[in-house]
Amino acid sequence: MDKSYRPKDIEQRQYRRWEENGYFKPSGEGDPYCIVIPPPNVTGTLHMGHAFQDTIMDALIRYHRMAGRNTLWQPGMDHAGIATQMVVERQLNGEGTSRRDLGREKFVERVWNWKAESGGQIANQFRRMGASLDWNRDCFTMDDELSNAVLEAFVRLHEEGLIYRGKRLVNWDPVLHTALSDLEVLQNDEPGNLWHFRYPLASGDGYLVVATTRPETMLGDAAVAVHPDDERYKHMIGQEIILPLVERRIPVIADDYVDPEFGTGCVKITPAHDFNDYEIGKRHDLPIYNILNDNAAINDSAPKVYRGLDRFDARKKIVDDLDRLGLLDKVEDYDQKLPRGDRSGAVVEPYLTDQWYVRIQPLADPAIEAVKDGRIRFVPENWSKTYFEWMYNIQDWCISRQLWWGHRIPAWYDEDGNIYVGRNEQEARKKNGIDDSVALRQDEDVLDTWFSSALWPFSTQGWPRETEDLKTFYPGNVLVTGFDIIFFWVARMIMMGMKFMGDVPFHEVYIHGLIRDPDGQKMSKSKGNVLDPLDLIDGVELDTLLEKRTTGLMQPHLKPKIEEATRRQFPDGIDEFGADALRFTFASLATTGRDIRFDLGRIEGYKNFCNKLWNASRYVLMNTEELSDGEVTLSTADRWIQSKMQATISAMHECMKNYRLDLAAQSIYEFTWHEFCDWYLELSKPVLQSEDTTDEQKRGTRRTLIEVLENILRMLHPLMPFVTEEIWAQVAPRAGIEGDTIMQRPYPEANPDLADSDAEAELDWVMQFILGIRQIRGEMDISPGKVLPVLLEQAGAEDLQIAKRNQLLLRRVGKVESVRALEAGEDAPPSATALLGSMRLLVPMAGLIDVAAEQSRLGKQREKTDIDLGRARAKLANENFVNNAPESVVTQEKERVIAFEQQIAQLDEQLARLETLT
RNA sequence: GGGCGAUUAGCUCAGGGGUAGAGCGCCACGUUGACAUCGUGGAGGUCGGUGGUUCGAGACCACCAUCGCCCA
Repeated sequence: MDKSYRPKDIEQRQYRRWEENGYFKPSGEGDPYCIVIPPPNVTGTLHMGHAFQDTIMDALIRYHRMAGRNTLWQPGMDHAGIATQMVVERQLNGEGTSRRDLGREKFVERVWNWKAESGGQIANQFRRMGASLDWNRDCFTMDDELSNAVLEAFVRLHEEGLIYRGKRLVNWDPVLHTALSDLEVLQNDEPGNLWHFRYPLASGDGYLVVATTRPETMLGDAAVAVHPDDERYKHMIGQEIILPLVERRIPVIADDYVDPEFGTGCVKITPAHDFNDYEIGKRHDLPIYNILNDNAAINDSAPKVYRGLDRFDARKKIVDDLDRLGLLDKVEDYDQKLPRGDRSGAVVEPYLTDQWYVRIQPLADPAIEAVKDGRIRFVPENWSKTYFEWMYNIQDWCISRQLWWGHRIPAWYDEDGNIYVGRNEQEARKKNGIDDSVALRQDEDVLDTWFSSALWPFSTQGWPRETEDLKTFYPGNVLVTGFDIIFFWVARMIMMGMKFMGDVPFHEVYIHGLIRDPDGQKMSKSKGNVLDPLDLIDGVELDTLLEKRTTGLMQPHLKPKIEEATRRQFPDGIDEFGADALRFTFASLATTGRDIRFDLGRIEGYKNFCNKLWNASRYVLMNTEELSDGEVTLSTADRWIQSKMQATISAMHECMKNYRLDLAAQSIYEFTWHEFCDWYLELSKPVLQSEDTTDEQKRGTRRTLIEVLENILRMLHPLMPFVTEEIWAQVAPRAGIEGDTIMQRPYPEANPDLADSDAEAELDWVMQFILGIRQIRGEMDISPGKVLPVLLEQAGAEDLQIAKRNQLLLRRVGKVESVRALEAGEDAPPSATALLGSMRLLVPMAGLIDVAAEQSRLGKQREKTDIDLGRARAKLANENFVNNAPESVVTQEKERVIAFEQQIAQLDEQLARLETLT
């Protein structure tokens, strides 16, 4: 083995081997365990969120695979309708052409070409992370098979009346020219104005003042509303107003919706361009005046002077015109919620169009029930509240999009606009008795990408065919995802799963946190604070990082700020940490919280952990070259490390079961570094290096070394697959294990027979002894190399036996020259002291020790112990405590008092002795 | 406005009624035959505030403060 750990040499080589050997395929044996990947966008590249999520899923998958389950991690991508169409359109624009020029068929062909060439980069990036996805089953939502599932779902829902076409207000993206679902619209607070306009009453008796953030919509006003109980306006209800500029007579109506406190208490009602106004319009049977076209410019129903103006230009002109007419009452500054499309960033318009909807309530009810009765469990539990919150207020889902890239809606129209739905045109005709002489034209629109994603858990397994895979891998076990798509995706999968499979799509939903930058900011390209997981794996120079973060900025003026922050956070660029360290870091950050700040210190520490493991393995391998069969004697240390390991194994299973990867990482780290490396390896050295130990003893230690290491590797494998595989290849043969890969070996199971409290107690004594001596050494500035004689004062028979049994360890690991008990009546020499139970360890000071220093050291110890003693005594003095606390707690407290008193007595005695020396 | 969450060591975070923890950073010492990507020792916290429940509260409850997220 090389002297130090170098991830670059290991990772890609191992991954290639795994993939070539088909190790990621389900074994076909054992209970099924299945996770479907949340399909990333075909346009996407790996970001920290993916890498984090991927680490969690791969850890679960590898763990269950090793635990003997028939394990499938289903890969795939979604076609990301809008995002992908935008990418290709941008390309076309660059070539001086456009989607329209090309025509639909050619355009779609072009998208497929793009996908073949540059789509799906992310799959290779997942490989770099070590993801054990079964690539043979790779899926894409636009594949024939999955498209067929979409078709089937649409037709069946339509047949049941759960899909309908309707003319309603939708969120219209005037740049992308498509409808959006509520979820694709982001509500941002942005500064704006509140304009107050005077609307003259038709009677000529003055005017009402209405306030609006969107003056241009006044062209479509159908009424002015006031609150029915508002004394100021009560007498005007039923009167009419002459709408300025348009010269239309519109009524003053009363509606509870109006907040009398807001603005003037009068609200203009524009049913065609506001969701609330639309509802009011329906209640009052108001006409709908649509004044916009697809581009959100003023259409021909408006007065001539405004026609063709963009909505924002029209706004200016309308305000000016009203001002000129003396109808502008005042203008205030006002922060408003502006709806923007999540892809285009354009201000979205409520717009009246024909769209397809899913009638959601009948689907939502069973989906709510499934979570309520525990068939699906959210982890952490709290997220179920978010789920319920949304599900109880769910609205019909607008599923049509005016795009070309996606699943085309299987509906056909005749010349009269009648609608025929079928799996294809023939079926649509047949079902409806339309013969070939009638011309039919297919709906131009495609379905929301999330419609196909909602079918993912079963469409990937062959639905609507009744396949073996479907039987085996549906329902899946757990869905791992971020809270941001509980609505978009999780809820919809549950609804569709219940509908088409009659069962939940998964039993648990593990919701993980959001990775933020070191300052706690959300990572985003526009903020220039993204970290590329591959840069953490491979390392990156500062200059490269700066360039990556500042090229193609939407807001170039941010460049200096981004450069400053980047230089501050990564003055030397980023080191190469390797995928294992990155994964271990993610695992350790996978706590129950919501936000995770990514801290370079953590990943650095875990790279060191990899190196530690690497070097400990070198030590073990170097010392087990002459591993022979034969009788074996196990030392206390051998039994101790085995005993500790059983506890660690149990903890790992517990943590994996509870999705506490952070605690799993902590447990195995602690065991590997602080128990195995810090203690056991050190304790093994005297045995292996001494001539006084027997072959049986040496053999026992060698066996234990290799066995424990081999177990550590398997325990760690789900978190750090590469380095464990690399080391295991050398360790396994020594441990007498055959196999091509660690990833197909069983996960360690705790053996209760190896729990050994005697060994633990005795080794604890040994460790306390060595620690005590080290403490004296450290604080008295005695060089670590200097061997020290130790005297035992007030040693019991048990102490003497343990000391004798372990004298080799005390001498070699504790660097102790000799251990001897004080004779009865023998005066103790001036010494530095450490306490071990009821016994005192004395290191004679002659020429070594600064008396004052020793006094202050013991003084500090005494002080601390005294505080503890005071606290414990106070507790016991409290009758209520003694009477009410459980007996075990009281007993424990009494024992503590005795121990503290003993320690203080020991310290006092020693302090008195030191006093005589001054 | 409705809902959810956070506040513990200098930093990043565990802990969930009975002795305050880890990693990183910091200080001191150390080129010991696995590892200086290391070892040994040490310093550092009235667990955001105020009340309450309890024999006992970082932990449970109420309110407050600050910060954040989701939905109107």
